[in-house]
Amino acid sequence: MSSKATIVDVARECSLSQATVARVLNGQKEIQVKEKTRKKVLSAARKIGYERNILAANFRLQKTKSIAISIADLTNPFFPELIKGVQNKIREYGYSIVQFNNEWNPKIEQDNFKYMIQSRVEGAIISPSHPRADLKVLESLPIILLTNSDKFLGYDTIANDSKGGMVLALERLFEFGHRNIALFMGGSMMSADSSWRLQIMKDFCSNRNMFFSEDLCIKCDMSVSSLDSFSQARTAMRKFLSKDTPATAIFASNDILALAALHVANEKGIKVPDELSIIGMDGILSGEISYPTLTTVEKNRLQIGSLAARSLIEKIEAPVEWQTKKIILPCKLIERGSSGPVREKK
Amino acid sequence: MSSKATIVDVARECSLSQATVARVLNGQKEIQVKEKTRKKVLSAARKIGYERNILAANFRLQKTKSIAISIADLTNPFFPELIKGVQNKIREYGYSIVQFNNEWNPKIEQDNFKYMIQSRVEGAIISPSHPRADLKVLESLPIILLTNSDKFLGYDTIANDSKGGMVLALERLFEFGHRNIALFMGGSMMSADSSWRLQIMKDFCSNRNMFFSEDLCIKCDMSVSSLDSFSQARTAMRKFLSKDTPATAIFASNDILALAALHVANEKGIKVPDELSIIGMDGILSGEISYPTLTTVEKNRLQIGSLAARSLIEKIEAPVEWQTKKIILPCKLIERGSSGPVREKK
DNA sequence: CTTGATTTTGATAACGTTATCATTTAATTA
DNA sequence: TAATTAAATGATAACGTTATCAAAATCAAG
Repeated sequence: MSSKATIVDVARECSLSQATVARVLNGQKEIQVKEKTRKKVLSAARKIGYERNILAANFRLQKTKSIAISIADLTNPFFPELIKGVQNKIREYGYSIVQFNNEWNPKIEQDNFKYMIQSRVEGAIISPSHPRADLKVLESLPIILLTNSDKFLGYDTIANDSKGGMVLALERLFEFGHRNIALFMGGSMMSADSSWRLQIMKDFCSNRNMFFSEDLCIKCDMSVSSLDSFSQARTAMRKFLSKDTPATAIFASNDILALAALHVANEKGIKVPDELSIIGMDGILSGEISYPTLTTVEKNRLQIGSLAARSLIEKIEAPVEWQTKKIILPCKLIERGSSGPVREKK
Repeated sequence: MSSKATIVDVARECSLSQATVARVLNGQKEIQVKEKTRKKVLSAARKIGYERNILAANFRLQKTKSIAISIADLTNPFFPELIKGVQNKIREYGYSIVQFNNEWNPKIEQDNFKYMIQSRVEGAIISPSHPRADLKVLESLPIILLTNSDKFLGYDTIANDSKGGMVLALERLFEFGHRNIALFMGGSMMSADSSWRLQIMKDFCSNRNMFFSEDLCIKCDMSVSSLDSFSQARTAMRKFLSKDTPATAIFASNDILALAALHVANEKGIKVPDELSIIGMDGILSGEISYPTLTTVEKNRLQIGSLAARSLIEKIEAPVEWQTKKIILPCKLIERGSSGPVREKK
């Protein structure tokens, strides 16, 4: 009964046409309404408790004033901050967010894409589940991709410079005197993603006459839940250590892996950073809390989210002659307790 | 053009009335349609690329097949898993989720509530920003509250038994021989929430002739971001330790606080658990990664989310004679590396 | 005052779906 | 086979908003 009052009721109440009432209550600008009638309408609306029926408006306009955000897994510490960045920015423009998870599953991702279209979101911010994610369904929708993969030609993308960030970490380890650096990577869905990491590692090593082999490469599946990933990563790390590696440092492609390595090191009595340096990537909260604290290549997720949101809104509201933009933000090396000079050989 | 084909077009295409077409394409059960016509409609629909206009359907039905979930802060590690639990369950029923954050701000929370009503969600799962959160606006909406506060009479609630969980931790510490246990609480918005913790602590101590005073109480504001909270908690912890406390153990009302305490202990060279036992509450990922790992009173957020979702759907779909339910799930003490027997006095 | 330009208001037609009822067709029984 | 009942389909009216155009009111200038 409270939400039953309609524009027609208001019109009857104040003896004006529903057109004028509509203009006052839901009209975009303050165009073409006399101040006197405006007040009349407003008070009548308040009196009978009119509330705009968004469903009717959405239907009429075939719009929802909302955007979609597609991520892999909300419990992955990487994503909540990202979403928050988007939310903060999007609020300024009066849009709301519909959030989709795909659990790294391309099938679910596709279903989500279809549902986005059906539910008439006006745009989408998408973190592709993998580098070959199929975006055909979304061709008519303004989208911003959160990736630095070069597979997405012609799409607007925003991402941190992971490659540069990785080099930043490797260089620092090199400075510290490390000459046997292991690479810890999360695989499965991200497999295509892993190849460039390996390439960078190889390039980096060959440029500096450093040794690198597949033996210095730790791989583990990234699971749907961070907790499972952490557990799997620890297993991989234990296996790696059991082989009596020459590695004095580990670069991990994300903080979960790095923290797993750190955890196993602590467990085995390996002193970090004295005996083993570890650098992660992302800058999640757990890395600030671990012992020792984790040196990491930080990605500013709040900023990424915020920028993505702004770009998307701009694209939505000025879609004519839109220039495809590829924004790459630098990573920042945050040196904490898990990295240091290579130990002297006794 | 792809999304332009309507039910009328399909009807024309297959020379049937739009009523029958509607029955085939969007009708609830498989009632009252002949197999032959069904196929005819389906193939015609496929041929001209019909896609249901959800906006029109929502408008017609004045429903959205979606529920709202209201939380404080997505970057607080407590919430993502909760949401995931809800999502997993809700998917089974074909509902989707609209998520709202209030940053612990009752004003924003109220705005969110209003927006929920306007956007015609069919129900809501709400984690109240504080124990006196105003739910009047939502009176016509089926809701489930995620709280164990006794302030919410007549509402359906689901929560872990925080009180019982706290006692679980205190009892374990008592068993370990601790007689001076400090209480680490997050304040500000949650202030009213803190009072029962203090009360339980006092009761527990007086029942066992243990010493307790306000000096054994560490308070700190919980900020909007976990990272800030962590930082503020460390400051509070440092201040606490500077006063040369008799405490041999700390119970923290959440893991962020506990991990902050742990961090400061490590920083000051205080050995955990030998010199100081720490038990937290929640069971967040960081607690599995910290060194030493954090003993904690776990709340099963996935389960809470899942149960809340199921209850809500039941309430939505069978609203007649609904019995108010208050579900309290036991907490589980997970003993890890940060708790142990009180050290012998030298 | 009258005319013309301009602002403000009113009448009405969509938008695409679902729901209600009437109508036709098929199935069942006498 | 006719009469009765059940099943399947058709015609049409909403739902509440926004947009379009026409009508009325106001204003400016001659």
